[in-house]
Amino acid sequence: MGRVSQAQAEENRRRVVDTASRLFREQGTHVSVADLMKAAGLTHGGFYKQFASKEALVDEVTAHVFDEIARRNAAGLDRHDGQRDAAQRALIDSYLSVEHRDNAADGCPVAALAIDVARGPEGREARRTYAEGVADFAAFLAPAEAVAGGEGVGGGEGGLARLCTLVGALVLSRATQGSPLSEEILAAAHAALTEAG
Amino acid sequence: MGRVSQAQAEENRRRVVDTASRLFREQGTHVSVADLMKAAGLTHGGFYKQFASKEALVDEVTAHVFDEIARRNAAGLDRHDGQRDAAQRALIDSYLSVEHRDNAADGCPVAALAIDVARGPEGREARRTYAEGVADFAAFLAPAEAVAGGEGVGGGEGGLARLCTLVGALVLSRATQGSPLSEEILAAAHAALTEAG
DNA sequence: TGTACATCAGTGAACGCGCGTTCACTGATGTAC
DNA sequence: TGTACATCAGTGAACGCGCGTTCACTGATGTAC
Repeated sequence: MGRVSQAQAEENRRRVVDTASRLFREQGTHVSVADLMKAAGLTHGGFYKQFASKEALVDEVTAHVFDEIARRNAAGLDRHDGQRDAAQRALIDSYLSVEHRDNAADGCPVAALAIDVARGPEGREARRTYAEGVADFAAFLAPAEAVAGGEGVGGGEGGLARLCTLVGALVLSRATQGSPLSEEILAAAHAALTEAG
Repeated sequence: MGRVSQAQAEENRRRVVDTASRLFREQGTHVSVADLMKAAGLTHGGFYKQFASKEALVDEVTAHVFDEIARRNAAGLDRHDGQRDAAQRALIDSYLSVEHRDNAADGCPVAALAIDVARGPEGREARRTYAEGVADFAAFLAPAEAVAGGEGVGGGEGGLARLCTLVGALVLSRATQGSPLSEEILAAAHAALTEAG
């Protein structure tokens, strides 16, 4: 194929990162370099012209995907004119939807990458990125009282507890897919999070 | 080593299943046959004298580990003289403890195996076993009102929502281990589950 | 602006390694007499 | 109860395969004049 323009090379690199960010969420970070590059429309040999190692890619993709979710949450707040309750309610509705369950590739990285991150070594950069993402997400979910009261890290207990319910429901509904339980789990978590607020 | 007595062979088989039930929860079902057999004090070649394939072992271990948790929950109920509230409270306390977070090998299979099950194919036997285990666990967690009211599958909405919070908290606290967030997550979920009941 | 050449993104074969699985072999166990 | 032999749980080398990574090669791009 010969050399490619700098602009083309940058675009190819971006496409690899985007593809990885989808595949890692869908299938886990154990997706092979060869499969990843093929999905991005390239051959596996070129990977190391762009990335130092697969581990480096995992770290970069983790950061990339958490940036994306932070932007999405901020956009959600804007769309509801900065009204926390409405933005939170919209998030909960879409988070606990069958569409989200069935589209891990586009979905929440907190749920999709939890196990891969937990099984990686503790010093890993992806771990720090992940923990920050969890704190940001919990802050976004914090109940109005807690925000007014000025609670500490991660939106205080309320935000963290809500996050646990959301993530637990998504993970369990995916693991029970094919059983009626899967939809019941989503409905139960939705009711719990919207009834008492 | 030569042939081994039938009793010894049965004990060896049991030890492989027990070892796998710990290693799979700790590291996932991708633990290699060689590592597993070594951990059980045997060599890898003998594996296929006892199991048809690694997939068959995963299915058997999944069933084994869910049997164990069901027995443990039943024993918990007995220990509290059949008093649901006390037994549930004891379970929540231990489920959301740092010890449980740090000992996945002995811990809840619903949390530990969720991703491995979700990534396996839908027809898999381990999936059905898993879904049954989730329903049983949710039934055990069902709030007293729901039990009195005679709600349906899996202890109704209350039990399922509580299960989501427990599992989400454990998974997230493991993924954020090393950050102060990890303990805050356990505390937040504990508060949410014991305050409102 | 046009030519000559060095650069380097991407290719595809190859590397060592660990995976699940197979197999010839061992020798104590279990059985038949 | 004692002997002769078939069985088969466990061993360890080997299989094909896919992994992450390396490398000689290609040829259009970017640069120097």
